Amino acid sequence: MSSTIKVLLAEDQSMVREALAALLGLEDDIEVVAQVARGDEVLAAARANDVDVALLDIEMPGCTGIEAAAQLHKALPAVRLVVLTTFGRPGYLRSAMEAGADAFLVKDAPAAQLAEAVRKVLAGERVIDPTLAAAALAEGANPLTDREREVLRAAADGSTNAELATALHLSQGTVRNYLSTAIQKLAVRNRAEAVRIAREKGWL
Amino acid sequence: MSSTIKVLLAEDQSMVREALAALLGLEDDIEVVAQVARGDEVLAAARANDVDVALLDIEMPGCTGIEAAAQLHKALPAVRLVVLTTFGRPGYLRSAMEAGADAFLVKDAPAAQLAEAVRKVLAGERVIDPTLAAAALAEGANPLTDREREVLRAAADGSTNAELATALHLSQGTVRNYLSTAIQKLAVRNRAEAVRIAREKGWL
DNA sequence: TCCTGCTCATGACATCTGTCATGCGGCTCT
DNA sequence: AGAGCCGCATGACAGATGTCATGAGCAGGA
Repeated sequence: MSSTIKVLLAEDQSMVREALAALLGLEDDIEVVAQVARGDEVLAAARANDVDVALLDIEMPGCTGIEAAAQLHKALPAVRLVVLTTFGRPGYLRSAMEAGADAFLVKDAPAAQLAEAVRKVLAGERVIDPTLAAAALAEGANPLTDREREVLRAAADGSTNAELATALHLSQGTVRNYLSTAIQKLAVRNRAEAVRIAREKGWL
Repeated sequence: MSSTIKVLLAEDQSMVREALAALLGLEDDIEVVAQVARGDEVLAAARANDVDVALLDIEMPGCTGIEAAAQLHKALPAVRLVVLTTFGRPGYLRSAMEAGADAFLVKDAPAAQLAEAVRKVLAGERVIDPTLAAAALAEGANPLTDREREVLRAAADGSTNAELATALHLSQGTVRNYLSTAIQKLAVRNRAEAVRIAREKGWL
């Protein structure tokens, strides 16, 4: 009999994290050897525990699960990466794959898929929801430039042009130009809608 | 020895729901007898299963856990209600309590509190995070009128005044007036900030 | 080298938003 | 009955926002 699969679990909500650990604990061949609540603690915990698979939530303080995945992929390429998220945003899937993820799961998939994904990635397989993959491909890449994205992200909390200008060290006119082009690229009417759909697509 | 505590679990994300079920399943005295993924399925499931405690997530399709709590409280007052949420918004706590909840838990509390809360509410106790309770009291009640809230909610997706006016069967001027008073009550600069703040406080 | 795209800027313009004063009718509480 | 709040409306005004034309400097690719 082979030894158990060692899993690192990264998820900021304690209750969910421990519940997932309980779920995985029911499997004979899987052992959760480390749990962290922040993205920026993932790498150290992985190093300290010699893990086989890292299970990473995207929405975390410190840094996102996607950033953590990129770090892990670079520093410990042998560790398999399963990215887990609440939101099945195509842009997230794309970023996760670019960061070296082996599997991408949404939290409203059946729980059984979790343990299954852990086993599959260890066997060298990739696990991706086909619907989501199709959506990610159909939608194309993020059309926004770095600056446009930055300005849009900064505008998301309702800041005015003047505040954005000082915060980003730009002129007010430039801020308006960036927002205007972003609005046109996203085919919407105003910044609020632009923020909303950029978020939905995972482009923010 | 007394019989086990029968729990209904309502949470839309399958993976989280089943993980929580696994967690509760580890307790000898607790049994998850029903699981639902929608708010509007809660009442029927509770009726069908003679449950002792209902564990309700707030963010659910169909209807919110708070609305489901209100229905349960009215139809089956013997069922104890534990409201569970991702967001520790004071306004949520307030609404949950008004709906008859016995406990209010946030998902980033330790997992052990879940089973503990189930036992406590069955014993007639109330379980509320003191910090959150203080925040809810300090913040005061929702200052927005029904109409203001409705307009603000409709404005949240970036709709323009004209769209809001037709959608709500109001004149554009009236829409602007409601948004203006909401903006002033929330002490912010524009509708986007108003939406953000109202959301954070759980007033939307 | 030329072309293209990104960043940053300005000015002018039309439209949208937010504010304010004011008014009316309805409801509730005292 | 009167006071006070709410819902709804209008008109006028200032300021914010979105669009467009235009141009500079700087990179990278053909």
